[in-house]
Parts: sequence; C-alpha cells; structure tokens
Amino acid sequence: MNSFTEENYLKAIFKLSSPKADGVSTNAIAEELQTKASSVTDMIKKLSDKKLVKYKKYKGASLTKQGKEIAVSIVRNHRLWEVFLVEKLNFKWDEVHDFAEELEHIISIELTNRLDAFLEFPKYDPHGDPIPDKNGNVYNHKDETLADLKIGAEGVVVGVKEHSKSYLNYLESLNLVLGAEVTINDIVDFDQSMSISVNGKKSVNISHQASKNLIIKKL
Amino acid sequence: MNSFTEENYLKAIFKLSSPKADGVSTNAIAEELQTKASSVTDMIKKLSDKKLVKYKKYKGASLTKQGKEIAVSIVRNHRLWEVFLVEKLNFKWDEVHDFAEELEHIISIELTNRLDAFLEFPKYDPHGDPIPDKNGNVYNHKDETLADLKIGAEGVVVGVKEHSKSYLNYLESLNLVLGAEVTINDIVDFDQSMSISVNGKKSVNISHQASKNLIIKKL
DNA sequence: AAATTAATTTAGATTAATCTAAAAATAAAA
DNA sequence: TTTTATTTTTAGATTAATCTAAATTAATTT
Ligand SMILES: [Mn+2]
Ligand SMILES: [Mn+2]
Ligand SMILES: [Mn+2]
Ligand SMILES: [Mn+2]
Repeated sequence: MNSFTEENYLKAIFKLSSPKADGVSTNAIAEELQTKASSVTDMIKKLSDKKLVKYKKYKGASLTKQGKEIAVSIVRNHRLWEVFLVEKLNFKWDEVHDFAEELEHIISIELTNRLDAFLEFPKYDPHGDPIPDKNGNVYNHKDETLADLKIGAEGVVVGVKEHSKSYLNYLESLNLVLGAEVTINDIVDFDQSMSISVNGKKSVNISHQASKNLIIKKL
Repeated sequence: MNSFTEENYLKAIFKLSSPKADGVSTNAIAEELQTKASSVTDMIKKLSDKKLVKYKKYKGASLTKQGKEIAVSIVRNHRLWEVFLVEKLNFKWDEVHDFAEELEHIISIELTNRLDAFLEFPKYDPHGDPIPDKNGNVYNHKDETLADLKIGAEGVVVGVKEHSKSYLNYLESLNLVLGAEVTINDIVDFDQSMSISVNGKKSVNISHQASKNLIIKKL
C-alpha cells in the first residue's frame, strides 16, 4: 500500500508531466506540493525504489506505467467524488475540491466503479475536467481559452484552468458557468481585457487574467 | 486538527466506555486497536494534553465533553456512510465497514448533515446500529439477544453485536437479516443451541455463539 | 502482611516524513 | 571557457507513532 503522501506525489508528477518534456523537476514538485526540494528528493527516491517513478539524479522524475495507473485512478476518484458532492449533496463547484482531496485516497476499484455507475457515468467533473474512464483513458479538452478568441467569435464555457474559490465565485457572478455561451464584443489593446456577452445578455468586462483561465469550445 | 490515529483512539475509548465503570483500561484500548499498552499510554497522555481525555496514571482513561463530541460525530459519520454504501451503491452489509473506517475521518459538519439529508435521515445503519443525531444523541437498542429468549418466544432481528464478514454472511444464509421474525421452537440444554423458525419457515439450528450476538426486539 | 502475578508506565530505539544548512552538480552569463 | 547563479542532492535534526524490554505500581494469593 501507498501512503497518502506517496499518492499525492504521484498525482503531482502526473499533473506536471507533459508529453514533450521527459522529467518533472524537483523544484516543480516542491512548488506543487508546497514543500521543500530536499523532501522531494527523498520521496522520489522512495517511489523509485517502489518502481512507481523513473528517476535519474539531477534529471527529474517521471511516472512508470504502474505509477501512472495509480495517479490516473486517483484523479478519476477525485473527479467522481466532486460530481457526487455537487449533483447529489448540492454543494457548489467552489466547495468540493478539499473534500475530494480526502475522498480520492480511498482506493478501491469496486467502490470507484459503483460510484461511477450511481452517477450515471459522468464524462466531466463540476469544473469541466474530464473523468478518466475505467481503463484509465483521459480525453482532455483542447486548450483553447476565452483569451484566445477574436472579436466577433462565439464559444461555450467548457472548463476552468484555475480552481480557486475566488475565481469560481467571480465566474458565477458573471454567469460564466459550464455551458454558458459567450460572444466577444471588444478587446482592449492595452491590457487585453474583453467586453463580452454571456448568454446574449448585455456586455460585461473581463480581465485578461480571468479570460485566460476560462476554457472555451468555439461555436 | 486531530490525526486519524488520535480519532481512532477517541472512538475506541468511546466504544469501551460504560456508564458504570469510570475509566477504560490501557490494555482494553490496546486490544481494541491491536496495538501495545505502551503505545496507548503515550497516546492517552497526548490526548489528555489536548483536553480530549481525562487521565490519571494507572487509573485508565475517559473522554472529556469535547472528546466525546468528536467520538460521537465520527460514529455518526461512519454509520451514515455505511447507509450510503448499502442503499445507494448497493454494497452488501458485510462489505461496507472498512470503507466507512476511512470515510468517517473526513470531518465536516456540513458534509455529514448533507449526507444525512440525502439519505433521508436514517435512524439505523445497515447493521442495526443507531445513528447519532445532529446534536450527538444516540439511542441504543435494549441489549436483548436471541440467546435470552425462551421457548415459544417471538422477536424481530434489530441488530448484531458482532460485525465480522463471516458472521454476517452466515446470518444472511439463514435469512436472519434486519427485520426478520424469529420464533424459538426448542433450546438444547447441553449447549444452549436453538431450533428457530425464521419468517415462519421450517426450523433451523443456531449455536449459542451465534444467537448471543443477534440483537432481538421481542414481539 | 508478605509474596506472587498482572497491569501499567518509562526508557530507549525505530521508521516515515519533514526541515535547515551545506555540498555538489548543472545551467547560464560573462 | 571561466565565472557566477541556479538547481539538486546530501548530511544531520526533528516530530509523530510505534515497538521491546525493563522498571514500577496495583491487584491477587498465599
Ligand atoms: Mn478538485
Ligand atoms: Mn475538479
Ligand atoms: Mn462499521
Ligand atoms: Mn455498522
């Protein structure tokens, strides 16, 4: 068995991995987990001994097949529990992450699959993040954000790249929830802030900081 | 915040406490938690420092008001999650305890109360154990077991005193589930084993070992 | 009441996860 | 290609939870 700590390291390395770069740096993991580089070195050695992580001194860490399987199953768990908390217990999308951080560590394929069935096999979590299927396949959104759109373009909100309470609350106040339709009316050249219409209502303003974290599917 | 370990100690002391005796012995706690007496001494000192446990050297441990509140809220959590797992995810009554042992440590009054509401405020868990209410009140069953009944007596199964998989499976094979009606047809004087009818069906035999762990409400 | 047995506590070690500070390796700049 | 800056690793300490073995206190028997 793996400790919660080990599982959180696997999840962090999974999150920080990209198809291009070969290894995740010690500092990046430390930043993600709010810990120190020296602690990270210790842990990735340990995970390497357990054959969950590939590690070469000074060359960063990457997940083995087995390590990735565990990481994906935890992400699957996390997102399914978030769906449960929003759909069944009526929590808001900004309230569920911390609970899911704990629930995700109850590792049981049987439990996860039954939860999945109970929720009727959701494809996305309350933040638009894709839920990995039984076999560990994840189909991520194209990484197109509101900030990438041109004047006149239209799109639908399909996800967020930032999960803080304050950001999610702010989006909600603008009705920029999942499924909302957006039209770009104007872009200010100076700071790239935008005037947009949400669901055809009157124009509101949104900063670049906010627009670049909103994932959009163009219409 | 308290660690899982600390919470498990509080729960153990709660479980072992009785209105009559004043303190729970070190050895009893060690036995309950499958650990050593010396470890227990260390932990109850720590919980005493935190004012969750009253402790006098060599005199055993008991919960303070605050310690008891925490223990009861964990028990409430545990039993509600067990109901969820059986009622919503269709697990069997012998499959849910270990999951609940983990779920119970996600401490949030809000989460617990919403789960309670979602489950429509159940009074008992899948093993017949009473679920403490919002205010921490628990109404236990009278401690009358099948073994206490006389020949000719009738009763309803309302709970179990033993939660092992093998016992629960055995009961199920005899249809001795919650709500089943039992009639005592005969008692063998030698070993106190019983011949009983379940829901009016033909007589089956049950050992004293098994009958004394089945909680019954007389009709 | 003294001796024996049982229960409990203390002393000292161990393991996991963490940290700070210093050393070593790599990357970037001059 | 040296020098400097950054990143990463190592060395050594710390804290929580555990253990074994020894010492102490309490309970039970003689
Ligand atoms: Mn989340
Ligand atoms: Mn999410
Ligand atoms: Mn249980
Ligand atoms: Mn139960």
